[in-house]
Amino acid sequence: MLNFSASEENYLKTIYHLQTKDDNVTTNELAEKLHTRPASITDMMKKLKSRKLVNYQPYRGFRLTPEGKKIALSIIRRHRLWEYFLAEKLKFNWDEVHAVAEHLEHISNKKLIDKLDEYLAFPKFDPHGDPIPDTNGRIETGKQINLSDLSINKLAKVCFIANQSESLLEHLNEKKITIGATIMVKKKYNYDDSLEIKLDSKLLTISDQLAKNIFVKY
Amino acid sequence: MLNFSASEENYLKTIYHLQTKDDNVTTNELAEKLHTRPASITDMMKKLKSRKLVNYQPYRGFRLTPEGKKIALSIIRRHRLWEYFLAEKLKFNWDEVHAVAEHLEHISNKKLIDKLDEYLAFPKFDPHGDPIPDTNGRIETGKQINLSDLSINKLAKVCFIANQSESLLEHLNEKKITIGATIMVKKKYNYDDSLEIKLDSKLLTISDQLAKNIFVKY
DNA sequence: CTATTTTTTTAGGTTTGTCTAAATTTATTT
DNA sequence: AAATAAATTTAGACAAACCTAAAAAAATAG
Repeated sequence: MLNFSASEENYLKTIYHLQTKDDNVTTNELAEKLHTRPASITDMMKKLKSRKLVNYQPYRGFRLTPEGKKIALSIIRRHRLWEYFLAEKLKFNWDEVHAVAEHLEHISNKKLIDKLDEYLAFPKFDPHGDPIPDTNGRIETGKQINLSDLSINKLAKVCFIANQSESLLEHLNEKKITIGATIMVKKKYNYDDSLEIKLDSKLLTISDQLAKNIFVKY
Repeated sequence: MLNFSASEENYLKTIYHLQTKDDNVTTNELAEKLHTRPASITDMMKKLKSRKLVNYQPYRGFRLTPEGKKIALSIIRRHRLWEYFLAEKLKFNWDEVHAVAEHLEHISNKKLIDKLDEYLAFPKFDPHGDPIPDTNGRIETGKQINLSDLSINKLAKVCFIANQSESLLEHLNEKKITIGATIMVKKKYNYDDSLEIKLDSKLLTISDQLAKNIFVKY
């Protein structure tokens, strides 16, 4: 795989985050995200087009080609693995990891990243709950969200537990809430934000404090 | 502390490695090390001089100012800590770590490096036996060398054991060879490269195989 | 459907870090 | 000490990635 500048990588990564199924990304949109000027975006789009990483038609916006998407996913993989490392191993706070990972993500050494992945025991989600693409760029679809943000009657699966303190894990154990369990919010109580949830066909009530530590994917 | 480009950092680091007590570094010398042209060196020296990081007189070579040395040491600290991490945690071979650390060293986030240092339990030497500067840029003088390379009758101190296998550690224990022990080579036998050493006033003979795993500093 | 506003592109300039080729300074020979 | 050789610097150019200001295209409004 060829090598890309940090700048090119930031463009690719940001286009990936901005593009949706049907809409192209616009020049102004990307300029704002990258804290740069529209003219710079046009310059770079010409370059990325010539490298066949974006489909770009003047005045018509742009989106990643399959090749561009592959590269974007590898950058996102690096970013999220480093975030996980910083939080899990170096004990950074979850809100500090992003800024540091912005730099680490541009070191493109496949062996480094795959060994890091292995060392971290192949984590599936970063500290923000975003899924980590695997070596082949495969990524879990659907963002991981907090259980307290899950809409009523939507089927979801427990995929991550934040702040893994002794007491929290013990509590989850008592309630039989485990990673991979199927879960559904049946009712939200406004008074104390507690939730009535259905867990493997059993109904139970959990506090907002507990819900805030449980992340799900649908 | 200000921020420097990867390029400036490479110049500073390389000057540090090239400069000796009495001799200035020359333009051609540095150009060769950096795989660049002499004209580029002159350009950069003007810039580093204006930032008060090197003392430079046209045609007379250059050396680091105290400030330049401080920065060089912080880059070397980052480099060696990452090397240690790669070898110790990610299980890279010792001959692979340098190339990867060349990239990692340019991420200048003090908190990152200090937390990494802590995570690694404040290692004193990198996988090549080179000393790692501490947060304040203090560095052990005298390079760590292999016991089998120590000249006869030179007083040295055991500072590192390579390949810490069960059987090796056990063997060292029997011979009472520990980190910090004072050691001196009294005789080298050409036949099998075994060594007669003086260890805390006791004389003993050790095999070349064992000596190769012991590193000392003088 | 023409006029105005917004978006995007073009044209030309800047900085960083590199280069080549020519000029200059220093070192070495004889 | 003059001639030659080697090292270094200067001058001018280039690519990357950004910028501003002006021009052009597309979208929106009356």
